[in-house]
Amino acid sequence: MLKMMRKTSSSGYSYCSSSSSSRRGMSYCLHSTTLVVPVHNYMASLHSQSSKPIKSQLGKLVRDPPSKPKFTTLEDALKVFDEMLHRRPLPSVVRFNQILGQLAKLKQYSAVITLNKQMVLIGIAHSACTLNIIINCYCRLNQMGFSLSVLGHFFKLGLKPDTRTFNTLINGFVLENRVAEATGLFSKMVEEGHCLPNVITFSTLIKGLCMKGNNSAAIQFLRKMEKRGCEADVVVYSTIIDSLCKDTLVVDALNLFSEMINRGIAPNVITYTSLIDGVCRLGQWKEATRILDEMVSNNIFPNVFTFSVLVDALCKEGMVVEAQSVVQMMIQRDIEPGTITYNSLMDGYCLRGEMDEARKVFDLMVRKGSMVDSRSCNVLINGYCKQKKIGEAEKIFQEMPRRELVPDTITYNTLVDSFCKAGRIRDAQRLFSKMQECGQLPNIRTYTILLHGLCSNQQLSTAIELLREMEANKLELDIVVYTVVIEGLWKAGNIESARELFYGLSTKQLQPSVRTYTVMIDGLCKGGLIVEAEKLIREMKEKGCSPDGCTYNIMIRGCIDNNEMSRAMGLIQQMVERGFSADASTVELIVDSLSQDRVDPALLPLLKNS
DNA sequence: CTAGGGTTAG
Repeated sequence: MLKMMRKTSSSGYSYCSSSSSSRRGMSYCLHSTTLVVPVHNYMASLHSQSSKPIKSQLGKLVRDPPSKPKFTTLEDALKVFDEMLHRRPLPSVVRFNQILGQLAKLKQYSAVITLNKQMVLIGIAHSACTLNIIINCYCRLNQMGFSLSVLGHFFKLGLKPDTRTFNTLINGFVLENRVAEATGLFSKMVEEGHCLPNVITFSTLIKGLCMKGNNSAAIQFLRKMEKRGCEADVVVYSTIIDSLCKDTLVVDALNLFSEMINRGIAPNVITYTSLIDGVCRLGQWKEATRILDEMVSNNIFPNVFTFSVLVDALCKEGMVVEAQSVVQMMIQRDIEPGTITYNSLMDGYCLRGEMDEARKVFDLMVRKGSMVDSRSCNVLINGYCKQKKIGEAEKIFQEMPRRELVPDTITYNTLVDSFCKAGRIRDAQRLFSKMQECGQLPNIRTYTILLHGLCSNQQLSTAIELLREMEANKLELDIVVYTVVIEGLWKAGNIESARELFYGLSTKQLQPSVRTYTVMIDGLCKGGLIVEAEKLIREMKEKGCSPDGCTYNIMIRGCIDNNEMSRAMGLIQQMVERGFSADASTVELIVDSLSQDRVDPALLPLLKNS
């Protein structure tokens, strides 16, 4: 990335290092001639946007009655609404729809619902548009039940649901990750409904499939819509491109990108931002620069999202100084860093353990006024916890209500984990209860954390009790949960129960992970059960679950400890062949064995690369 | 007047 920042390319946009590099690192500027042009273009395009064509403004003045509602806050909207209710004759439903629509855009969904109820009381007849807005609000409030019941009102009122109605409902299911129901509604719409799906229908479904990680199904839908004569657009392509990038399938993403360009669909800043995110995830900074250059030469300019992606990528690489410079650059270009930008920056400092710097960012957000959100707190809490400064973390946690922020599952999980790691099981349990009292449902990770805490604090029986409780409550337990408990059982020397739980996994339809096998192998080796451990290595390979470096190291150490030197040598060879290497404690053990003439010195070269 | 895509944390 440094290279990327320093690059003085001839193709339009690039970062350059300032000659006056400060102590904390280089500050970047945009003063090379190659940069000036795009930046000016950029500013110019901003201006032309804000000073909207005069013609259309005139047109609006003529077309729109003077009473057209305009507001930016809930209070204003309520005032206008109230005034309208008292006007006689009552304004048309369209006027009311405008208010509801604008409020929905301001994300005041519950307010929309409330106002709608007043409309019903006054006797204003709904239009299909009103109902569509209401459906959308219920969807956004995760109240699909109500959304669907509004669908019934259409028929009662003699109205027909339209494509927008279905699209909104489909989107509602997608937002709740209920993709099967979304596709079900789609089929219903196509098979028995009278409204045709349009590009938005498809893109909504494609988004749902992408959310499920089903990229191939998403691409199939892309092909399907084309066959139906429904042309894909930039949104459809961007959705899939983004999903591929998230799965680091950047090559596929770039292919799809070429495809859309060949079809004359112009990418926009979102498409480019997704691609930049994708290549940054792979650490391909040069490619990131290339894409940045390309977008700018196409007159598409990075926005707050694009910059935030860069800030985040740099932070994840530990290059906080460079990230800070990108933030500086944003400010220079009048792109205000947002909460997300600062949260990424804060996390960058936390990752490096620079908590004072992280705290400065937090305080800066506070000073700027209500920029801090619950995620900011989570990031900082996590940072403090990782530095074992639980007291500081707790302070941030306790201050959350004062900032009108609600701790979420992540907040609690972070703190519970931290308490467990500090051996403060009671505190962890207390917080676990508190989160439930506060209406935050523990998720599977919360339980995993607690189980792990109990196991590593000699409270195995409580852990088992909790596990049984979870099973009884029909929680969807995953392999991670069982692996944690199996590990606890081994540590407590409860060999039989560990075996029993492990061999019983298949009846629970759970596949052991590499980690599960490794935990088992570790336990078996420590119990001197080398043969059984080796059997497990074979089994995992057969099941397509390849042992990793950790598995080999543990098995090799087990063999040496149990004086199974030829087995150990075979495994060392195998491990190296598979591209893993001995870790420090394995090397130590091997060197010891060599000095005692217990192993073949021919092995020594194999360890060199570790 | 109503519907779809991009950035952050455990």
